[in-house]
Amino acid sequence: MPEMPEVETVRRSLIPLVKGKIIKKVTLWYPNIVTGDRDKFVSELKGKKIIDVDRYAKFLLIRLSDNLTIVSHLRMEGKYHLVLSDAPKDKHDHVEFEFTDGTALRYNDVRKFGRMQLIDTGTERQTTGIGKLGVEPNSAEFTDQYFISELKKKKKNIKNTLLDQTIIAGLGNIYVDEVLWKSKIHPLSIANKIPDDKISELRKVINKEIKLAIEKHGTTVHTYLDANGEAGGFQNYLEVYGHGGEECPVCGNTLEKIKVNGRGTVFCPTCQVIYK
DNA sequence: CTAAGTGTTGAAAC
DNA sequence: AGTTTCAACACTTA
Repeated sequence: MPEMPEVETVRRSLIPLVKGKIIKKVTLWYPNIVTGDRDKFVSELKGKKIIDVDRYAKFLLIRLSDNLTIVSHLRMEGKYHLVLSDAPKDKHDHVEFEFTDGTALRYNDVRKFGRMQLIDTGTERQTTGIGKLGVEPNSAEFTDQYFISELKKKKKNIKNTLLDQTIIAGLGNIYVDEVLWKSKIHPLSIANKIPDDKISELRKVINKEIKLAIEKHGTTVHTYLDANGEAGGFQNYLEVYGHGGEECPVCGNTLEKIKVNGRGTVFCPTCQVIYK
């Protein structure tokens, strides 16, 4: 997936493609993508107009007329693309929103991990996933004070802690490896053993990284594309993710690749200090 | 053939 | 009871 910068890029690319369009028909080729009442999803959306597309963390919020919202999470490989409604179905197209103007928005997902759900606008907090989310990077709530007090409660490693969406919402595996390397913090450091000034530094690095990644339209490492089918540009700025076994850009020693809670993790054993 | 892959979740294990 | 870990989801590519 798309992490937060990629989802934001999808949101921005989606708006000009779908805003103002009216849904004529919804087709669920692979119904499991939709959670909740699937018959209602199909019947309620008919005739609704797309007002806007919002985002919270990695969730897209497609705003519709009559106070409805489609909550959509792309998980690992979900994508949207606009086609003419008579275009042949791709093997991995799973949901289609056909519009009255002859175009159709299709949700494509090779791994079928993505999920979408129809809710009443304003009830996002009661939705699985969104309900427990923490603060977003670059938001006014993401302060040193908040970050320090949250990390003090955690006895697990910092890598896993940063991936925990209930603390910071939006970071994923790529950006976590990058920000830990830039902050010179070893991924296996215990969260509550990291000094306050280091946490403060990490917070600044996270904000800067996310901001730059959004500017560069996200990272394409596997198959990620925005709604126009365009790749991101931030992969050219990645310093450690995907560079295991290569030289550390700072010290020249070999970057190591290990597994941390099941996730591939690249770090520099020389630059990154372990706090435990 | 095997392993790994941008994420989340619910259940199991502490 | 709160916290942490881990398998599962489904499929492709190296």
